[in-house]
Amino acid sequence: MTRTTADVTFLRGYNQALVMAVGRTVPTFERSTIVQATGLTPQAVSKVIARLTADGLIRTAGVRRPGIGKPAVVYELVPDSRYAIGAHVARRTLRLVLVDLAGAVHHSAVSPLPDDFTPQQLLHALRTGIGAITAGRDLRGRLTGVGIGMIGPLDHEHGLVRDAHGLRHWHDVPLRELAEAHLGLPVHLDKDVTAGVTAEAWRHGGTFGDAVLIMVESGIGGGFWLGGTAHRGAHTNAGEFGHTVVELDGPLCVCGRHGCLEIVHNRAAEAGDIARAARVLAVGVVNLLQTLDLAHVVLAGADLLRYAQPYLAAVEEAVHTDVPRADWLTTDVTLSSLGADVIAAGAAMQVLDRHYGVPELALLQG
Amino acid sequence: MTRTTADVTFLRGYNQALVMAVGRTVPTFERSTIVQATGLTPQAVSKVIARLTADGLIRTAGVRRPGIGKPAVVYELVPDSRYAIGAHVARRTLRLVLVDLAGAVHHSAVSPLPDDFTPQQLLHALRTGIGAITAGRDLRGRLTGVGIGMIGPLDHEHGLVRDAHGLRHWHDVPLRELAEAHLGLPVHLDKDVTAGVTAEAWRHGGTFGDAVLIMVESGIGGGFWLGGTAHRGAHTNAGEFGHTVVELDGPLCVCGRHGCLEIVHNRAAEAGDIARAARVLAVGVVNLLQTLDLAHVVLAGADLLRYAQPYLAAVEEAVHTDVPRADWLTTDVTLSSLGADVIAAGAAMQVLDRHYGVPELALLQG
DNA sequence: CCTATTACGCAACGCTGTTGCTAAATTCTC
DNA sequence: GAGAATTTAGCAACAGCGTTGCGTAATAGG
Repeated sequence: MTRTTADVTFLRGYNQALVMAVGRTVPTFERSTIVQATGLTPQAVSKVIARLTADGLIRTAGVRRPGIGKPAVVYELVPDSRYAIGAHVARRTLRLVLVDLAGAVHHSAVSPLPDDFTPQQLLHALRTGIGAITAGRDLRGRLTGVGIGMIGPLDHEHGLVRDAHGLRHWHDVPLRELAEAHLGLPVHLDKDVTAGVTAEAWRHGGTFGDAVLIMVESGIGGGFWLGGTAHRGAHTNAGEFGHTVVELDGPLCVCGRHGCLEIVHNRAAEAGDIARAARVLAVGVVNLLQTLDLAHVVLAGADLLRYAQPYLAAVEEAVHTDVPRADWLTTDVTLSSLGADVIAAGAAMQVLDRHYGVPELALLQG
Repeated sequence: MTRTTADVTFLRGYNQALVMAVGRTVPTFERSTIVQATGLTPQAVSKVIARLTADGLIRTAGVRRPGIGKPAVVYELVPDSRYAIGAHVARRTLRLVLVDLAGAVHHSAVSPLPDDFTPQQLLHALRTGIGAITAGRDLRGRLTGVGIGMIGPLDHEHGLVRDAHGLRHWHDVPLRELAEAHLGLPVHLDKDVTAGVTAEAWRHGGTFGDAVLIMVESGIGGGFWLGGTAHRGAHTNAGEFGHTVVELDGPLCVCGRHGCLEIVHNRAAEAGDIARAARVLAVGVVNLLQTLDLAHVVLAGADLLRYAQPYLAAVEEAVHTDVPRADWLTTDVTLSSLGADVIAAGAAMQVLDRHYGVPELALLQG
């Protein structure tokens, strides 16, 4: 729910989000921590903390006795004050996770989906799986919604699946509406890779710089986090990183072009030459760094994590040797900290982000 | 000057910027236009318009008599209420332009720079050129500053030129400070391509979507406008689009990698095969669309504009045939509307944007 | 026991945009 | 032609935000 106009409620949400971002990244914090990190006055911090405490989002956690003066009250996030459920819809499997306000994964389960599954079959699987998660827990009033990370193309804004790649029954399916009606919970729909990079950003709080999450899993995609928010592009279609040409006049790709990163990579991988596949991927990653100048590269996806070390090594080497002026061009390369859960967990965090993250200010319409 | 905390002055700046963005894109507007475009209440629009009128930024321009009811007052931007000077520093030339609040170019002049010029020589040329522009005009109180668009790499935030490509005397030069002291005006320093794309965005007002400006001029670069703001990356180094590999094991590039877009393109161009050079560039453009899903592609740069039509045709064709699902994936391809002035004009508009554009809200420090 | 220091809240304030209402200017209707 | 209807736009009071000024509580040191 983007707002177009900026009113005082935006201020409230914005400054509260700053405090929550600090709370996610540190075990405990004091008012002075917030003052320093945000630039707010102590009095403003008092008011923000009072509101967050009233909502049960943060709580006191003792006092600090540093020496002279009145001891400072120590606060901490209340991780189990809010939850969200995340779903990763892949071609053959549905992964469901339960994530708390701090971004920790409390439950993870994978179930198979029927071959060429229909929207109805997915809705059924979602309800069954979510029922299993909520059955043993008392989440009343604390479950903020369900996030769905799915293969595209889709329309994030309208919650519409346009044409899920390789799934025949998915053409212009209003999945968000259907799922909200079927589940009785707010639903957020996004591309899998975009959800994934949100997971990394959310868990790092407010200091996470421009980043890409590279996902290799029956196809190669990239999720972007730019300028403190997910980058989806003009039609929610950003991230088709696998379909960038790295070899003019190379082998024909399913997308119709020649020499796409994905086809070149996959041929090497299918031939068992993981080292070469990793090097090809690394060339693509360096292309992204040259284009976008990113601070973080996160590697994910089942087909990559199966050979995590060779991939990590190849990308790290390329990043450190192929990008000139590496003294100030620092970019860190990591594996996804959540492993195979990253997409589903990120989808859940997108729901949390809508409530407790930095509010959006939409630009003009039209 | 990014602010970390959100206070009421942010609201004022934000909503004023929305109105100004409307004012730039239409000849005249009414209060109801603003209400519809922004979602503000009529009363809030009254207050915003009163403030902008008091500052001389907008003025009444008659009334509209549509039929029944009290006639609506028509407003317009006052283009000559504010100016900014823009400089495009290239390897051998300095281009200076005078731009008004609406983004119109009032004056444009190119002067040669000495071979391998020094910072002092550039400062001298800037002062001379700016003196010539201001001499015949009364700009007192209306000149907001000077924007400099320059080849990188540089550090936008600190106004520091790290290592201007191919210029020996430019290593860690604090150009912004030097120029502010030398010229007595606020100075904004940015990469040439980022300034360029700002020109396109500023002139289109608040409805300009994600975009890239491709610049071919002794090198190939790209300036990005993403999510309503310029994307500079983690170290102001985004845009090295020419150094993305499109031909694995291709010819060696100056950057140390093989098969970069720039070297492949330049070889074709040097061989006189403009059609092939344009097709190679188009492959790179489609790569960007696949990665970032952009709404606008703007072509610029002296070496491209010399053969504008072949380039435009090749890129348009590639965008329309190589990107699948073109029915909803609409991307427009245009030549820079300002031609050779685009970089300098964009640098000037960056200065205007800092004052009258959407204010930034920085994330947490640290 | 007094003082310095640090933490933190209360109260008043200035500034947003919002809400409720009134006034002005025009066309339409009888 | 006079009153009704419609549209525009401002005035006044209000709520909510962060800010400023100042008072109070809690600790250590002398």
